[in-house]
Formats: sequence, structure tokens, C-alpha cells
Amino acid sequence: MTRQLSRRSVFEALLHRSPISRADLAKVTGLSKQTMSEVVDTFEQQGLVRRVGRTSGNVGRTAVLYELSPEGGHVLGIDLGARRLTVALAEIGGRVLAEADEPTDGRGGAWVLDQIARLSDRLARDNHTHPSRIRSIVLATPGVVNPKTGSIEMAPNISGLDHLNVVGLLGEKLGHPVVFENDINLALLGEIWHGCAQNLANVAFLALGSGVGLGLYVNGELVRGENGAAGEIGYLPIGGDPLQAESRVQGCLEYQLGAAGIVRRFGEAGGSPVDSAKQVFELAQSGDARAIAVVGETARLAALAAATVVATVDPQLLVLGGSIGARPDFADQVARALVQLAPRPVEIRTSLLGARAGVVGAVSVALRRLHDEFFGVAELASALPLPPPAQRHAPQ
Amino acid sequence: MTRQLSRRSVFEALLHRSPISRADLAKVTGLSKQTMSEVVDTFEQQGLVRRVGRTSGNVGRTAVLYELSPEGGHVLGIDLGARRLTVALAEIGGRVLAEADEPTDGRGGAWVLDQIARLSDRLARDNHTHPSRIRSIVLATPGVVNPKTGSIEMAPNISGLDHLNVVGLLGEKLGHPVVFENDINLALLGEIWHGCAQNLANVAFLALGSGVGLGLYVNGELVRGENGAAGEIGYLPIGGDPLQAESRVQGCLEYQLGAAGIVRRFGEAGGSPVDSAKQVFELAQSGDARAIAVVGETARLAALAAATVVATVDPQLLVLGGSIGARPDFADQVARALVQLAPRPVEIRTSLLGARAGVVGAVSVALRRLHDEFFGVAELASALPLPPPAQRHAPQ
DNA sequence: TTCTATTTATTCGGACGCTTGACGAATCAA
DNA sequence: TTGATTCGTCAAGCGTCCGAATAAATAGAA
Repeated sequence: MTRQLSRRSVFEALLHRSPISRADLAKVTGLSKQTMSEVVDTFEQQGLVRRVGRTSGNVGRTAVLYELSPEGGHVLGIDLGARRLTVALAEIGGRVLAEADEPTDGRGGAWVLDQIARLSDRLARDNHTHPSRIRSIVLATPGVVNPKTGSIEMAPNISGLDHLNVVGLLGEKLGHPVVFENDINLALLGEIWHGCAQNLANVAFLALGSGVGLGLYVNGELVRGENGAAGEIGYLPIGGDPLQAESRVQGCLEYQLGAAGIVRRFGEAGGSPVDSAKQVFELAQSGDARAIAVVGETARLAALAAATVVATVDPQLLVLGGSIGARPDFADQVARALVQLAPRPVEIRTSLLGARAGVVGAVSVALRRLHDEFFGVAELASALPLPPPAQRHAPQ
Repeated sequence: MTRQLSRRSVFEALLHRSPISRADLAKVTGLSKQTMSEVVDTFEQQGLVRRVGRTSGNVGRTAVLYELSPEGGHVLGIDLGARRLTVALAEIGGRVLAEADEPTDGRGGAWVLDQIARLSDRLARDNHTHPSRIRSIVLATPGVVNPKTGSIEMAPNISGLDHLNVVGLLGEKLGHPVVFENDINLALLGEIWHGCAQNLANVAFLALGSGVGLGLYVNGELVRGENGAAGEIGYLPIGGDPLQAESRVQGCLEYQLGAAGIVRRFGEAGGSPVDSAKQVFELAQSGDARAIAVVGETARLAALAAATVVATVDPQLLVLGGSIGARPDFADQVARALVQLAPRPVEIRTSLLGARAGVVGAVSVALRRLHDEFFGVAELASALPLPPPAQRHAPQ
């Protein structure tokens, strides 16, 4: 029990300061040299740690340096988008070994699952890792992921996936259980781990692309909501009559702010025919007056959504992401509009990782789960619960 | 270190199952009878625990029963409202011993601080507790409380308090440091501890009274925001033009939905002169058509705010509180309007504790802080942090 | 009443994990 | 070569926990 705590703090020190000697580990963790040698020895026997050289140049005896060994375990992050499939492989120490991506198999359904398995397998073998060594897998997917069951409640925009038991089938194909999480939530975690929101505890991630979505990170924790539906801001009563038919079906804000809404509004404004929101933005940059107006209105709506989030959860930073939100010209307009709307100034940044955010976030969660599997202190960490109002008297 | 964990789990068992014998404690906690006797003995010596009788009627030797002793410590919860001052005294085991309230001293400033000290002192002495025995004090106040400094950033609606170092002065007067927290947040925690939201982890508390405010409880934790300004939904861009002058100063939603806004709208609708929002609601109940319309519009605005919260954080339960929000007739109208607006049905309840919610929540936080002071595992509980992207190599 | 089964409570011995201090080993600098 | 310094191991001791044995107290059966 107390050994578990020692092992945990040694592992933590190894995560952040490798390569490191046993003597230094003892100083950092506060444990004795004796205990340290014992712990490191068991780590070495388990393959969690390996020798990596000796110190030199210092006065005194040289020390053996240790670092976390890739033998300790590998993790897989997968971003399953409607257009693109991305997979990343990392080792227990946090180093991302390789990333690969392909267009998502257009035939959908089981073909996509096969594609994921094939790509993951190739990635593992190309990096001298047998797929069976992978000890944690997290998959980013659009749609609502129920936090209790882990199942997908709203199928992603991929045909034929909604009838399949995706969690079970994919776990079987990959030889290890797969944890699902909403892609926007994972993009947010990606930005927090390796992106523009590092070391912050209160961050909101506004994703504007084909749809609109929000990721919330509060008190250093992801907000999923009771049904995993937190951040479904497509349904915010902004930008139109929330009782309208379109608003009921698709969500009031999404109807205006989604890519389809932008294209539609550009058409209604008499703009030349376009078939993607991207073209509207490009027209605006080239000076098309109608496009400029539509983009301005789009930024105003996004700022309204941002102001809503700022007033509700008071984040330290607002990250703009998604294929539309990450455009720097657009982000500037949103920031300017937000100054007028928000009760207090809030910093805005555009996504640093872009399309990679989701897969990086998936890797970060997969890593965290692996670490917790080895060194978790689940029941220890729980807060002392207060007594209920009706004192239960133990029947004697 | 490991003893601390044992002590902690024994205390937890005592909190929830007292009176209880040492033998039963051993069964519940999984510790040995031997260890249990040691721990309980030290608790008894520290005055944390006392004998309270023996078992009888069972076969076998009788057991000595123990319970948490009030000698272990008392806590104070204080709700400082603009109109009313409420103080509650509880003991370490969670029992609320007494509550008292008075109209807030209208002279404001230092008089109010004196009043708090006097009322607290009386409450302690009336319950055979010397004020010096009080080991944790939490005060509920309107306004934004900075979560880092603990200071009040927006002074409550009490004259003369904004120039004073309230935290320091009050701590001195009461002989123990005082922790401040937003009154709506504490009302929410009150409902979660003893009210209508017991044992839930995702709750939103919509407070409608002279102002509008929101309390958020997510993942079993209070959401304060980076600056303590989470839940400042008076600034939601709902119910009017958010760029208007009134919206900028007071908040767009608050301008319409606050008590003053209700009275104003009733006047604009040609209603008979009233001087409080309460009268508008009473007129509506007695059949006044204009009042009915104004109340209906008010409910619609509240439902829009609620829909915003539901779409953003997906709570399990929405509690309506505050002098206006807790009216059952009004809550029904809000619930009906929300069905049309929210993407998914969400349960709504009205506050069970009413005006007492704030002080009950203050007691709950004071208790939790006392428990953590004795049995906290702060650094143990922290999650394993992931390594930063740039691996720091220890300079050797 | 006496005896037995049962439960509570204490005592004792042993195991585990951690620390301290001493000591040998390895290295750099003079 | 010598001394200072640091690394790593060994041995001893301490705190905490557990399990087994034992004593104490009680209800129910004989």
C-alpha cells in the first residue's frame, strides 16, 4: 500500500526528469536511497525502466542513469473523422513515436473499422512494436459519447456505423478495449497537453467547422455532462428563433453558424454560388462585399456563443478551433466582437495543433489511463463525503 | 503516513455510521481490531470521539459504542444578505446545533461586521460552546469572490463594506480566519447537501431574485471560474440587444430578468404602479392580464437562460431558487417553456431550503474544510501529470 | 444454576516498508 | 598518489499493520 505510493512518486519523477540517477530520484521524491534502489530494481525487472548510461564530468562516483522504457507499454490515439482517419502511437513516457493518416474509407461501416485496425497495425509494426504491446487505446469521434456506458449515442457522420457495436467490434479487432471520447473534447485536451493551452486549468474550446461544438475544461477536468452532452452549443438560443422548426431539429445556433448555414446565408445574401464555407471566406479575403458581410455576421454569432460561455464558466482562455474557427483572420473578428459582449476581457487564441489536436488529445487520455492503471490511487483520492442529513443509526 | 490514512478511513466510517463499536469499525474499514483500538484510543484522547453506551440484546460480549464528540470542533456558517443575516452553528459530525437570523444592520460597514460577531458569539454561548472552539468559518456573500485571493471583488449590496478589508477584520473579530464564497454557489451546495439535489454530481442552480445568478456543480465540484466569475449570467446576450448601454453596464439578461427589470417591464406594459416584483407575481395570480403577460415573458427569458446552461454543461438537475425562482407557479411556467427549447429533457426542481440554502451551504463547506484540515490527503490525491512536450533533460 | 457458543477486546509475535548511519566503490582534482 | 566527493549497498532500528492466541463478557440452552 505505502509501497504503491512510493512507486507512484518514483514513476512521476521519471516521467518528468528522465534520464535521472537513483541518487537524484531519491532527492526529488524525498525517499531514501535504499528504498529508491529497491523500487528501481523492481521497475527494471518489470521492463518499465532501463539503464541509459552513466553520468560523467562531475566530481565523485558516476551514477547510472535510468529512463522509462518503451517496453513499459505503448498507447494508441485514433481520430476518426468523417473525412480523415488519423492514428498516433506513443510510448509510456509520453513520446509520440509516429503518426499516420488516410482518407476515411468512404464505404463506411465495417470497412472503416477494418481500416482503423489495418492502419494501427501497420503503425505498430513499423515502429518495432507488436500490436499486443499496446495497453491503452482512445478513439476520438464526433457525436455524443455517454460517459457512463462509453457508447456512442449520436452516430458520427459516417454511414453504416450506427448499427454496429463499434466499441465492442473495434476492441476485438485491435485486441484491446477501446475508450471513446468526443472529438472536440479530445481536441481541447490536445491543446492543453501540447498546444496553445498548456498548464491551464480553465479553458473553453470553441470548434467551428461543418458543425459547431464546445469543449470545456474546468478545475483541471473535462466537463462531459451527465449524458455526455455538455458543449452541445448548436442548441444555444442564439442567432434566430429557437422555436423555429430548423432550430428544434438541428439546433438554433448550428443552423446559422454551421458550414451549411454560412453557405445558405451567403446564398440568401445574393452571393455567387459556392459549394463550401471555405469559398465564402476566400471570397471575403479577396474583397467580395457580400462575403465580407456574411463572414462578419458569422463572427458576430461566434462571439455571442463565446460570450455565453465566458459568462457561464469564466475560462482563463478561449481557444478557437475547427476548420473555420482556426482561421486567423476570422479569429481576429471574433475577438473584436467579443470585447463588446463579454463582461470582462478574456484571452483568445487559435488552435495550435489544428487537425492534429484530436489525435494528440486521444494520445494524452490514453497515456493518462495507462498511468492510472499502473499507479492509480482511485479510492484514496476521493474526498471525505459529508454525512447525510438523516443520521443513520446502525441497528444493533 | 499510513497511519494518517487509517485515521482518515476510521473518521469517515464514524461520520456515516455512528454510534458504532470498534469491532464494527474494523469490519467496515477493513482494518484489524488491533489497529482499530489504537486509532480509537488516540481519537478519544484528542476529544474527537466519545463513548456513548454499550450494545445489548445480542449474543456475545457487549461492545462499547463510540460517536464523534462535539468537543472535536465546531463550525460556523454565515449568510450575509443585503436584507437578512443568518448564522448557523454545527459540530464536526455534521449536526446543525442552532440557527439564528436578524435583519442586516442598515447602517452598513463596520456595524454589520459587529453584528456578525455578536450574533455568532451569542449562538456559540447559547449552545455551551466557547467561541474559541470554532475551528472553521465560511461566509456567504453576494458578489464575485476571487478563488485565489479569497477577497471580494464586487462588493455586496451593503453600504460601506467595499472600503473595508472584510476578510481580515471579520477574521480578527471572530478569532478565526473566515473563508468567503459567493452566496449562490453556497446555496447550490446547500441544496446538494441537505436539499433537493442530494447525491448528484452535475447540478445547475438558477437563482432569480433581485439579480440573476447561476451556480454550477460539475463532476462533483463547484465551478468558480478563473476569476470567480463563473455563473455571472446576468451578462448572457439574451432578451435584448447586448450592445445596448444598459446591457453593457448591468448585463443584458439582468436588465430584463432582474427584479427591477420585471417591475420596469410591467410599467412599460401599462400595469398599475407597483414597487416590487413580488407584487407583479401576486397580481398575475389574481388574474391581472398585463401581469400574466409580464410573468410569462419572464418565464420565457428564464427558460432561455436555462436552455443555455443545459446546452453548455448538460446537468442532471436544474434547481430554481431565489425569491422569484423558487415560486412554484413560476417554476412550472419555466419548465414548460424549457421543454420547447432544450435539446433534451432535463429535470427541474425548486429550491427545498429556500432562504436557508445559503447558510446550509456555508456550513457544508466549513465542515468539509475542517475535515480536510484533520484528515486531508491533498498532495496524495493529485492526478499524475503528463510530461510536457519538450522533455527536459536533467543537466548533469 | 451451570455450561456452551458467541462476540468483544487485548496481548504478543512476525512481516513489511521506510529511514538512518556506516562503509566500500568509483571518480575528479590537486 | 592522496583527499574530497558522490554513488550505491548493507545492517540495524522504528512505525504500522496483521493474524493468532487468549481473556472477558454476554445470551441462550441444559
